[in-house]
Amino acid sequence: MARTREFDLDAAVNAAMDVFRSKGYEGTSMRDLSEATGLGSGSIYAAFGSKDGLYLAVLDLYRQRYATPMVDLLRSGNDARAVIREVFIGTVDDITGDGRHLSCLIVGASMERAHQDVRVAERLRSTTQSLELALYDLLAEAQLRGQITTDRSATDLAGFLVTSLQGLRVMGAINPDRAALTRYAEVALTCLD
Amino acid sequence: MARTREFDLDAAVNAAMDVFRSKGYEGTSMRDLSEATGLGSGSIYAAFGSKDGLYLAVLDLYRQRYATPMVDLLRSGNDARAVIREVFIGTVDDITGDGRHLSCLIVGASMERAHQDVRVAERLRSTTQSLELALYDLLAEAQLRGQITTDRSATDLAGFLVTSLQGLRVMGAINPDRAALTRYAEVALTCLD
DNA sequence: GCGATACTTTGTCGATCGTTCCAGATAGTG
DNA sequence: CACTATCTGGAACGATCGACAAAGTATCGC
Repeated sequence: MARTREFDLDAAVNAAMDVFRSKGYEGTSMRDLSEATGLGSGSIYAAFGSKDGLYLAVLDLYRQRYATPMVDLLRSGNDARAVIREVFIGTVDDITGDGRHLSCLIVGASMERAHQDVRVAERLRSTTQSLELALYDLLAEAQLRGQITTDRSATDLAGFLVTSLQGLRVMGAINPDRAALTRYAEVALTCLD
Repeated sequence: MARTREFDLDAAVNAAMDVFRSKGYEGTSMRDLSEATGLGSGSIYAAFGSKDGLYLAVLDLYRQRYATPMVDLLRSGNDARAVIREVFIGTVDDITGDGRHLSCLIVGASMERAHQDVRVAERLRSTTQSLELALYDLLAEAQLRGQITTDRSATDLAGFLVTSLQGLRVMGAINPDRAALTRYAEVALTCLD
């Protein structure tokens, strides 16, 4: 063995995430990433291989940070309507939370990177799919219990809800009006009636 | 007077639009734009001033090309539900239309440019606002006629519908499944019931 | 304490970035 | 037909890009 790594990998990925979220992939330079992480470019390349490698690591952390808790919440066994409302409110909070204009990495990656990098596209599909699946399971059971409409299949409802969440991200980037976004979310939830 | 401009300005902006839609703003180089438009960089700078200038021209053309017809359709005086469904179907068609992976310039600009360039942000707000307004007028009258629900205000319904359209764009970029997107759109329309 | 190992830093690479400038080409004016 | 004003394409600018190699430094087993 020999010298151990001095910096915290997760902390570096975290710092890089903020930069990518505010500047996008192409808009972020290695210099930006060096400054944000406090690492020399050599260390970054040793740890992640390339700018793409770091971006993928950031994307994975983002998924773990935001998508996984959301899925866990949906699978917590609580009331379907309440849980889904909580997810929507949480998303609106996240959008309008700080004034740092950190856009959603998922939506940003969808627009900027999905068509350029198949590994990004895979991760995006996997993320939305796991979210849709968690919603599906929750909605299907709620339908059996007669708690929500059966006019539409649980599959369609789940896909629609994810679509609405993505839409809120976009609208929030254009006009981060918390009250308005909350009302739009409420309308979306009426589709369960 | 002297020599007249030889190339078609609109055609150049059109060609540039395809590049920006597939590569994003930062991902597009002046070299890309030169090749796509067939113009030397000197001509581009003479006509548009800068890369930003060309991007703004592209954004304006995109608004004129897609947003304006949509507003016109909404104001055509036809049945509200039918017209709105037509807008949604048209959007899904646009997303899944060709295999060239041309993402929505509005959504792309929202993610990549809105926070960097206030002129872009202004245009985005103006575009969504005019769309929301057209929807509002249509919905408010439909409410008076008892054609759609009055449980939610026309304002909220209009904002929600625009949100859904943006969401469809994002979902389409991740997974351009026409049938699925159509079903999600149908669910969104049930909010009018 | 020593050698071996692996991480960090620094400087630099060729390529490419957005932009500018210039020489040549072209069309209108007298 | 010459003159001139404007447009055109491409060369060239400094700056910055992502990537890398080499040198320096700190930690481990022994």
